[in-house]
Amino acid sequence: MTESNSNALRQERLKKLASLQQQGHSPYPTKFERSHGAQQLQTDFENHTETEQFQELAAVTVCGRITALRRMGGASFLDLRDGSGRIQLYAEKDTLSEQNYELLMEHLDIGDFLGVSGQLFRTKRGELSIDIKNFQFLSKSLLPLPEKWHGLKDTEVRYRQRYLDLISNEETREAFRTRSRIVTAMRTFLDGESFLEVETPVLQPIYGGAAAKPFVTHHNKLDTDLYLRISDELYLKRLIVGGLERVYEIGRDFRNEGLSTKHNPEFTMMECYQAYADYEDMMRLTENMIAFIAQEALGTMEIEFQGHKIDLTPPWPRKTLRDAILEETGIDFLKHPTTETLIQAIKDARLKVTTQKTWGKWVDELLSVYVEPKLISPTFLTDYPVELSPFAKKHDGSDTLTERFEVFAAGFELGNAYSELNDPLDQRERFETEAKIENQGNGEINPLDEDFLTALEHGMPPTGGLGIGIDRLVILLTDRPSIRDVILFPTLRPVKANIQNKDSA
RNA sequence: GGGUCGUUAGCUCAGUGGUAGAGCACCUGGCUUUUAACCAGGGUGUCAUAGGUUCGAUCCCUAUACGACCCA
Repeated sequence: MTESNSNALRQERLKKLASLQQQGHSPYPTKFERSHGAQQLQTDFENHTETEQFQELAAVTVCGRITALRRMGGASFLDLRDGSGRIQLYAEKDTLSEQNYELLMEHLDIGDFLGVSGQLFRTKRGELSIDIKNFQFLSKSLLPLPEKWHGLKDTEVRYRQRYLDLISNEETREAFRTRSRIVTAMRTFLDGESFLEVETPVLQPIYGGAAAKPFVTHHNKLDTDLYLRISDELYLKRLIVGGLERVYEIGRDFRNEGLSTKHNPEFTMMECYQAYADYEDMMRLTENMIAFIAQEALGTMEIEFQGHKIDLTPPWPRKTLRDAILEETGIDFLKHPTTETLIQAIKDARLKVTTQKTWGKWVDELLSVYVEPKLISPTFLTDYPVELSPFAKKHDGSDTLTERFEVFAAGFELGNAYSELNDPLDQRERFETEAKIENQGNGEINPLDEDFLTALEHGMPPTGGLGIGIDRLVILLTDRPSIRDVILFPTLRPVKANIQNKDSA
């Protein structure tokens, strides 16, 4: 059996580890107290440029991962990175003593965690540095880091071993910091609008609230199958029934479908529901919220997405779905109320489409192929067909259209909202209609949820509801091409064989 | 599910039907203000996996695995 190179590199480090221990140094101590973060030092001493300015300062103590090492005989420079930033360390025989200098240099590898204390100074080239007086190994690394200049590019390794991506690529670190700021800003906004944050079940006896296939799991003691939720909708509405007038939830939904640059089987959704509001109110809420988030998380409402300049300043344009499809395809779906005439119109217009099974799916196809990709600037499309909107209230006097909108930006759907259907009898009919369509071989429907209907029968006030896909919002605001770039550990096919086998003799 | 592309050293990548290359990393030596440090020396590899064609395959063919992108 050939000893692999990675194993050879590892053996080299294991030797250093053993040698450290032999000399009475623990390579994995429990705790370390620091006086400063790296970025704090850079900021606090920005204006200290003269050597004398540092002389009265006490020693500073920092800790972090060593990311670069420049050895020059009796003195060496080290880059130390912590969670906040980078600081240069200077190790010198004269300060450390020859013995300690050798101890450090003989055992240190790039990737190790180190705690140091020493005197701040500026080098000839003007870089703030710490002249090390004392040091302690905080964690010895056994495997080498990716290359320092090109970083880690292999997409598969970046996703499977995200920690390496985070260590290597600043853009990755920044994208996830921005994601966190986005979610925080969203909470700040909703809290400011008096919404109550709640948590509802992920494990549900009946799934619903969206058109999607669920994941199924099993509870042993109850001996019953449960579904991972595909949306939060039906539980949040129960809370509206219960008198919580404004609620929201930010949580994971699960849809048992394909993966793409815009789809991950588990994804994060924000849903909010507001009593006595309608979909017009939710439109205003949406544009104000996302503009606020952009301002908080990015400091601007003017963003760039894959080369397109996008202005998020409200108000955003509104357009009916009918007009949008009419403009792009010349087809007025309201004039073709049956599947047959709609298909004929699509044929006459010689549109490139994929065959669909129902009238609503055909409308949806026209939307996704001809309209959606063109909606780069944020746009509300309103008034969707009933068939596509089983939980939305019908327009007054219309049997065809609902008070619903979807909001689009960057060529994809960001969110979805309705004036919520609160007529329990109508809701029951919608479930039953869906079941009939399912019998025609549709595929994804909301199974009838008797418990939810009971809640509606107790009375739900007029309510506006909104769902925003957080991952997609982050895609938009961080200018990333793929949802995998904004989910720390995106779903990948599991590896069957071991990637590495490190336990060979 | 279909198509295209990719998989070579720890990382980033070249390359060829005749026993494998660079830079970084690593190892040895030198160097007390460097910062992609530098100088001298060292290549550390199941060329994704399994078959096939061939005197000979990392390269050509087939299948498989994983990934990326496009289509469904």
